[in-house]
Amino acid sequence: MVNILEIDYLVKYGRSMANANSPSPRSQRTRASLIAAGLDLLVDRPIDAIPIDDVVVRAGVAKGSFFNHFADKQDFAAAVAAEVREEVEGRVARANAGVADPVARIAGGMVVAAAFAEAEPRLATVLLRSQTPATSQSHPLNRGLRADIEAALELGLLRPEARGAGVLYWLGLCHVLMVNLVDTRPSREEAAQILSDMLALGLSGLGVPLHRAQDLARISRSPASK
Amino acid sequence: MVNILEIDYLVKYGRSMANANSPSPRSQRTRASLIAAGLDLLVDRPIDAIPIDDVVVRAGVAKGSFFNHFADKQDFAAAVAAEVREEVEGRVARANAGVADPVARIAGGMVVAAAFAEAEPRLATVLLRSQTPATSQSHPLNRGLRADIEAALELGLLRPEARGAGVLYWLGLCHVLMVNLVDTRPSREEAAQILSDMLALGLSGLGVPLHRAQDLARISRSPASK
DNA sequence: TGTACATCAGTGAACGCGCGTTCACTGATGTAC
DNA sequence: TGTACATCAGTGAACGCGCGTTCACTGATGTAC
Repeated sequence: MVNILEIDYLVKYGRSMANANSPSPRSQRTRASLIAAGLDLLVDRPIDAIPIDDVVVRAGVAKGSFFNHFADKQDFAAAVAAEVREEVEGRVARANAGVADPVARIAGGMVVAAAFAEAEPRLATVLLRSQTPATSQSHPLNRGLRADIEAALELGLLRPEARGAGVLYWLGLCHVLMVNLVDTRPSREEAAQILSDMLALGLSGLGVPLHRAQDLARISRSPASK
Repeated sequence: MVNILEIDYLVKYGRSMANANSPSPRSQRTRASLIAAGLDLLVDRPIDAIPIDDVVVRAGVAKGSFFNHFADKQDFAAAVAAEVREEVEGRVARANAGVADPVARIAGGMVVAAAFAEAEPRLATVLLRSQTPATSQSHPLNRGLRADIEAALELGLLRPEARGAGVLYWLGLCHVLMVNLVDTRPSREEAAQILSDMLALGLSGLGVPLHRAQDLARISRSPASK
């Protein structure tokens, strides 16, 4: 990857081209402040109802800085949403890191989604508000879901209809579950009950045998036992 | 309902009080034009991105008339969304008019939602864009759903977990199905296949026996047979 | 280590216009006698 | 049926300010020698 030109550049300027292109710490700090302010403000209002003045005041930077980092307000909103999406993706990946069974991985995605909605309702609100359609490829739960469903189908663990509609079905359930948890803010026990019921219904619909679905639903209620 | 005062009023002015309060035909026409313009424009942009000028030009009325009918832009957007919601509610009610079996009624709601998304993708887009949360009581499919699910539970037709999460589960599936149909605009055959698969997965999840779920899914593909 | 220079990001005042909202007036519709 | 009056909705010009965007300048950081 390091070619003659870059070596030359390294010698001359003491920085790799990658570093030369990467933002300075100061720049990173300003950007982070703006994103953090956006996360706060987007909880209560859609982006169009938020003046840039509010963002920069809360971020503690000058108005002009905003346009050093984002082309316009929409660009900014997209960056904030991407931030949350990446956070959720990371949590899903971590939760499923050592899990091989595709059905357990599918269930794990919903468990993480529910836990995120419960632990970070403000961030979850921003994610759900971001107009990224639930059905889209860029949905944070979608990344591995398609592969997991196909793997489970190969193993004969799901009913055949899941081949056509399984991904949509599961994303829809995770999405509506998050919306419900964020909107109603139930107690820890109530939330666990809703998740458990939703897992039982959802997995049964995919064709997972009742006892297995109920097992996974039960396990979801005591994450420590995982 | 007609009291002395109103009779007096009728004699005197030749109009019932209800009529006196109801808007004139001219007023209704103007309002309808504005709503129709809103339906057109809200397909492509959220309300905040639509200038009132655009609305009144398309409606062919003066700008001032807008504020004769709506308090502000948000009020207008709500009225437009309500319009679509009522349309969908009407279709669901009509489709389920003669159907007594609660499971068939539940399935019917999804069939209507899918048909609406397919036949009126523009209106469906407005409905799905309206920030009314899918989980809310005011969801057009929600009206009778809760009652149907409870009835089915009483008859022992659904698994017990549906008592806690059944409404949420079904609304989520209908919602994501509509989003998918509107976004991807599949062919008539593909749409029928997705609906059929989703019905099979969804009903199985509720605890409907496989053969019954597949029956209802099959029937959904030839509405004429209803 | 020190000095001069180059680059990059931050700053906030200023601009200007898009757009929501108001209002005095007009014309249409309805009512009284 | 005709005339005078009252009410109601429509009209569009005018207002004004909120807010996105620009830009000349400053200070900080990095590089060369």
